[in-house]
Amino acid sequence: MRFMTSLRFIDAVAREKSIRKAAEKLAITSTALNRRILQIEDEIGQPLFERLASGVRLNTAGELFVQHIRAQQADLARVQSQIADLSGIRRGHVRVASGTETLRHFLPDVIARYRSEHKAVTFDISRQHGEAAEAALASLETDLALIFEPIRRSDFQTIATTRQAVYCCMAETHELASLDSIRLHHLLDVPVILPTMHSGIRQLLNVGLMRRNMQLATMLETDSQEFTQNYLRNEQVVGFQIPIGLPQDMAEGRPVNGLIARPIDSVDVPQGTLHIGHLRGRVLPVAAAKFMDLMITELGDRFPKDLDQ
Amino acid sequence: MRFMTSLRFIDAVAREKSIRKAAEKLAITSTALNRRILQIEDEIGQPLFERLASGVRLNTAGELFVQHIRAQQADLARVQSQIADLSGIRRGHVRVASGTETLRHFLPDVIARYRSEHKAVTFDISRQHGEAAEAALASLETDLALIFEPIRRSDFQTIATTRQAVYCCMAETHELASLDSIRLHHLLDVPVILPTMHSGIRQLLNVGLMRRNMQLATMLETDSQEFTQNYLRNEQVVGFQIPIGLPQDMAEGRPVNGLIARPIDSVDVPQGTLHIGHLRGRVLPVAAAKFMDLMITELGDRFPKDLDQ
DNA sequence: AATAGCGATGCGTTTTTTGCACCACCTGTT
DNA sequence: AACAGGTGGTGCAAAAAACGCATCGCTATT
Repeated sequence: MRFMTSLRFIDAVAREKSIRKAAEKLAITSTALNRRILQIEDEIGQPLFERLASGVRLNTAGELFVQHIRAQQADLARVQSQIADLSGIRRGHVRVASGTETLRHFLPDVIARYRSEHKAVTFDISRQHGEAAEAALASLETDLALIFEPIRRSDFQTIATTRQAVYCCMAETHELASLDSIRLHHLLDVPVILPTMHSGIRQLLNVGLMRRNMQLATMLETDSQEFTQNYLRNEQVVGFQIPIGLPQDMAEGRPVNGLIARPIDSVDVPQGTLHIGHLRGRVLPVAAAKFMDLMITELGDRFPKDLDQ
Repeated sequence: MRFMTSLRFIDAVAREKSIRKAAEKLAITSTALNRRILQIEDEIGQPLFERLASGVRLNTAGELFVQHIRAQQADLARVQSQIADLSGIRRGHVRVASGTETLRHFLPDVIARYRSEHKAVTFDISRQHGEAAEAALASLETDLALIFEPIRRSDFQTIATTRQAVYCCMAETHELASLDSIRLHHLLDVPVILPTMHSGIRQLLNVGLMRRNMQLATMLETDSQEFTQNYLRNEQVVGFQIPIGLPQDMAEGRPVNGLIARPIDSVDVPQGTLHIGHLRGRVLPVAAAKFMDLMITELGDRFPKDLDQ
């Protein structure tokens, strides 16, 4: 899109906070880029950047203008996607921000299913915890977000939710594996791997622990679900996960690859809510809107009684 | 704004439905314009116009794209206005659509008051009846609308309203001038000048007439309030107006330049509502938002007890 | 059949954009 | 205090893009 060039360039400079660095990324010389910016500033009638010794920084006017540019880019993407949809070929680009829970099984499955019908749609999956995902939506860096507890901003528009209990994961040889449902007191003195504070799972656990004034024997804290799942095979420790992050068999109580999952009694730890949504007031590109529909369908298939639309 | 050129051109062609005509208006050759359009269509990957023997016409994709262009232009105007506001100088352009009622006294007064403080703000006043004004808002051709009864579209967002009774205007020598309040039966066989069907005043009158199964002795129908007011001096006929369209003295029952106004009893003809508002969901340019504030203040001054915010 | 109006295209000219070399300036290090 | 390495800004010539003229092919009207 030729007519977007200058605007894209300004956006790039704002991100890089340096004309020369941005020029390198954009594969042009810094002088050409510099002059484009001077020209736009001239047309606006006011500078958009403060010039510092170490580079440039947006001033207030620049902040406003860059915000406009991003909104404009997002709307253009929507229109393009809608136009492409007219000709039958659905093309486009969908950007999803999500916590780690859905990255293992849910998103790969849904995307594969979507791509099997629409090869011309590409994806951008960024792993981000709730607060960052909401910020990414607001700055139009992403189209959709999947957030597991809690929603903080009022400009997040939830489209669908599903209730998810917290499960304990462990080797099937673990002493707690024989229980159907786990109470918090079972976990006393059992070594556990906890997700970091950013995680919704951790926050739900905290609620339960605070209520009972308990502490867990935390052997390790990590934001990697993958590490956790793999480590459980090596030592008799307990990790935590929600059903959407587990293979279907494990979520239903059967062992998979030597691991097994057991729900924590909701008397001890409340169930959490997984939210699917987007920025309030935004009209999504067709591809993103349809992908969201598919995610919701898939959620309904996996958790028929816990889906809310 | 250089980066808007191609988009502005497309908008112009869409309006003119002809490349050559648009080129003339834009003061370039048709070939340059033609090539810009071909280039954009090439970048979009699909034609935006249908080529007819008599010119061009937007296809579906074009409709979508032009809508995007207009939204983009409106948002750019807002950002520019906001940026200008940062530097203390309020500059900008305010576009108002309104029926004839407010064009005589209200809008001229308010604009003069506004311009006395902000000389850098320019105005565009388009006289349009309610339905057309709403359409102009929706297509982003205007920023604000003043509509006297009724509001038809759900995307019109009312910001303030004021109740207005319908008044009869006549020469002070007219036989009805001695009454304080006029009943519909007084108007039987009195020659009247009616506003056209588009007018809210006419529609309110119709409500009263239908209810009583009456007809007026319509000597003339016009959409020009100016003509009506001037004609009343020449013949013993009655015209209709709402207070906001009258000089303050006349609205308060005193004669002005040989003319006098008397309210119709609200038992016969219901009061109407004058709405000030904009397109739902739009963020207005600073200049327009502040102008709207001033209009509302002014309304409050003129009709203290009938203003609703 | 002739005509008038439309959008599209080839080509030479004009305008705009780009890249190179270099300047002035600031910052942190030697 | 001198210096090296970074920043944005500018003069000038080359490259690229946009433009205008002449002209084509097509269609609807006369």
